[in-house]
Amino acid sequence: MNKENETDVTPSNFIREVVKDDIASNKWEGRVHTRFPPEPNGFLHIGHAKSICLNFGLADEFGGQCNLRFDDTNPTKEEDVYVQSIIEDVKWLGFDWGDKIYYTSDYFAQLYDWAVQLIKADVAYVEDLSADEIREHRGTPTQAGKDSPFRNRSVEENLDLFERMKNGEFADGAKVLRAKIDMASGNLNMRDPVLYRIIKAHHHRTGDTWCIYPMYDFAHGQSDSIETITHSICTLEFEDHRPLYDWIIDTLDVYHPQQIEFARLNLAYTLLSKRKLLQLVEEKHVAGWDDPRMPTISGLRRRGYTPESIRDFCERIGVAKANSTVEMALLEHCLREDLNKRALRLMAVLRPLKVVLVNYPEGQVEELDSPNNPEDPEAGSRKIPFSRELYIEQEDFMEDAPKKFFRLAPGKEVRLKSAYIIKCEEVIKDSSGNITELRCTYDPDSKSGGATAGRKIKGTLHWVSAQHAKSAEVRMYSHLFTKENPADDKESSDLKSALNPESLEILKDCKVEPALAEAQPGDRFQFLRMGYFCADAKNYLSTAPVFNRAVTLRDTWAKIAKKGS
RNA sequence: UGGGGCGUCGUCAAGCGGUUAAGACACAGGUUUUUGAUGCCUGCAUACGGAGGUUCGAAUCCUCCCGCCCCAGCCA
Repeated sequence: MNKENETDVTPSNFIREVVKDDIASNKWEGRVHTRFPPEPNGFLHIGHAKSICLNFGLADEFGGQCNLRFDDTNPTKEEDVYVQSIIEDVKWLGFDWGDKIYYTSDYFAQLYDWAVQLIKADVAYVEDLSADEIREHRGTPTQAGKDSPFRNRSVEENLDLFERMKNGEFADGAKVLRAKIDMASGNLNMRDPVLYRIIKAHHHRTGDTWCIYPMYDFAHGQSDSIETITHSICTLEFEDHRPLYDWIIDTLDVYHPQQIEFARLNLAYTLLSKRKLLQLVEEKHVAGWDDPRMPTISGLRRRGYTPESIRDFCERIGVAKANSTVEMALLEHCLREDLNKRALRLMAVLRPLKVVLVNYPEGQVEELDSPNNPEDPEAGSRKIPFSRELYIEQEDFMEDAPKKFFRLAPGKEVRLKSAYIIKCEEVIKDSSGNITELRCTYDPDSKSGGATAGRKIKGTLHWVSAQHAKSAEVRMYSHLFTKENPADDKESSDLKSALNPESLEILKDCKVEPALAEAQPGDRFQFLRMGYFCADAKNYLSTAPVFNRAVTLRDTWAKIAKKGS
């Protein structure tokens, strides 16, 4: 590859190539029209974000349009709370669907008419067999199925029966409408698939208007057709449904979108299945769909993820047809990279250890200047109070420190960020030998920013003035599961066994600098040397601040320490 | 013994008959640093599931084999 071509660094993917080719060949008169079609039966997760970024991204990139469409064909599982959460999440991710939201339920009348059309063409029939009997007749992957005894009802009888189904004359499950295709097909989806079933349930939008509802397979392709979608992008498991959609659309002789399948996202150490996430919520293994440990959009948002970082992640993972599992490290990297540029640095001591500066005047308070973000000069600086009694992090002191530990230890010196160099003179312990306090001296000549501050000290610690500090609760999150692929556990429904008992550690007595009591819920910060944190959107109060750890900082010392032990 | 897919570095993933087989994350080393952070530099697939074949030339084409995933909901 030569220099001129190196400017094109955006990784492409096969779907983008298809779209480009179609534009070049004028296949759709240059149009690009995609759609994101979630079922409102749960909250969106990072896997949906991949699809959202793909569909909306393609439309944006090629000047097209992407519809947000709710695939609401099953009233027993769908709820309005889910549609609201989905709308919020897609919007938060930064995408725009124009002024109209689409619903498959808006097409129920048209879908019904199309079913009638198929009956009239003698390629659909009303089935009286029970669900079990239908299954028995279906055969197996290696054995052809058997025709239903009701397969050859007359068009007139089918028309009559189907209308009576619609009118509510039959009980749930008593009859279904089936397509008449091929009971011997190698593709199970073509063995006379069910098109309509009777469900006398309240629909979140159509209420009690209908007592028959189209199956997904009889709604999805036509919905795309109605909306003149050009590229119907979906996941791999629908690949063998494509012949059925093609059959329906061609039999109906309507606009025929092009379906393209890609591999859904898998993320290590978590689950990306709405069914299983619902189970986590219902069994109370997490605090809700938006628990910061959840891989849901709302969980990630509450955890402190930015829309930008999620979009970046979706761009980086690529789009292909090979099943794969992406490492959590990539997602975390995307967040760190984003927040490194924008998050204000503040100091928070999570596990406080008191330090008394014996040679610092009692009652004296200095206002020291500290940069808000070394990556962004525009962010300016702030004043932080310094006094005789401070808190430092417990893990920043070791009584018997190894040579490579360049933090505080008896007789050793360390720099306090934006303040002075201090030296540990004495370790105070309680009767059971726990370290309760450190007596230190400070070097008045080492004041940060001063003329004589140049003395080099290997370690720099974050700290907070005891009398000025605010107390806060900090929730330390890590991955929800101990297994890289918790779904591997065959059909065993006990997600419990794979759960990480340490996915949440609550720190109640953290000491944070005063400015952190004036945050807004949802604000994100870097707690110097500790990681990126987010003021909890639900529980944060300035009188009782609560922060969530979004992601740790890279920690080279932790690696060294681990190697050494 | 059915149908549909997929196999390129630890993890993703470009590659579309002629490339020293991109890039990112991870990892390792060095360097800057009042965050052991960030930044910067360096290293990291003689090799593309395997075996044959076509070709002057194959990760890319053909054949066979192996492995993995999906499909038997009146779920989507």
